[in-house]
Amino acid sequence: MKTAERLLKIYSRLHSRFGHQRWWPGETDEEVVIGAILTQNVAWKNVVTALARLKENNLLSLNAIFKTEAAALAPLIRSSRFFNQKAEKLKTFCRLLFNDYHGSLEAMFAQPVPSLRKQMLGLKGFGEETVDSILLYAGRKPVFVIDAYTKRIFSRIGLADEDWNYQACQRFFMDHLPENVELYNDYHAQIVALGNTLCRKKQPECPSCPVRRLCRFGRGQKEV
DNA sequence: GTCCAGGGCCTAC
DNA sequence: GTAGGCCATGGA
Repeated sequence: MKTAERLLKIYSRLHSRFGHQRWWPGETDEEVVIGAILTQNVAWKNVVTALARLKENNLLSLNAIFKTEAAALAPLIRSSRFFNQKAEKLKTFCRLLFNDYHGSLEAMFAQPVPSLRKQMLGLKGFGEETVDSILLYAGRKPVFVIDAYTKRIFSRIGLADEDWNYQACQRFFMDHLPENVELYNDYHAQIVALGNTLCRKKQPECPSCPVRRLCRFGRGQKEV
């Protein structure tokens, strides 16, 4: 089976198992951006609490955050961990948005993806995963998001290499999948859904690991 | 009490 | 160039 075919088959299995994920969880593109920053290295559950507290205080918008001091935001997003840093990151994004794009996400996302991506990566606190999540889920740009689960799962089934850096891994998916925002959207969401069910045991032969049943398409039938 | 989530930056070698 | 510390909550 060709790599492209395998990737689509894996997606199909995940989709059957978990159902369409309808990502990103959030009512507006602004919420997506805020959530993408708050979810860095923390379980989504903690982010939900932080988003609710921002909403209670009428601060769940980029305009409101732009006008609010980081010190006032931090206590509200406490549950998302690293709250001081994340309050600064929210402010950093808003400064770019309001200084360069008059506060309009639409204007921002009208920029060519490569230059916008580069600009966002230049912001302190914005690495590739966060920037690509914003581009895909808020900007609806065809950019495949790579996270720790993606590398772990696809290297364990022998399709990817554990040593690949972010860009190599992203290249792999984008070279073998059709360029399709909806597919990129739900594929990453499915990987996270699967990752959330993985047992924490290190043994690759752990019989309770669902990947055994879901991803049997790696080279040499190497199961996880 | 311990472990670890939908990262990224900085510093020391 | 890269390993390791830092940031510092909340649920299982």
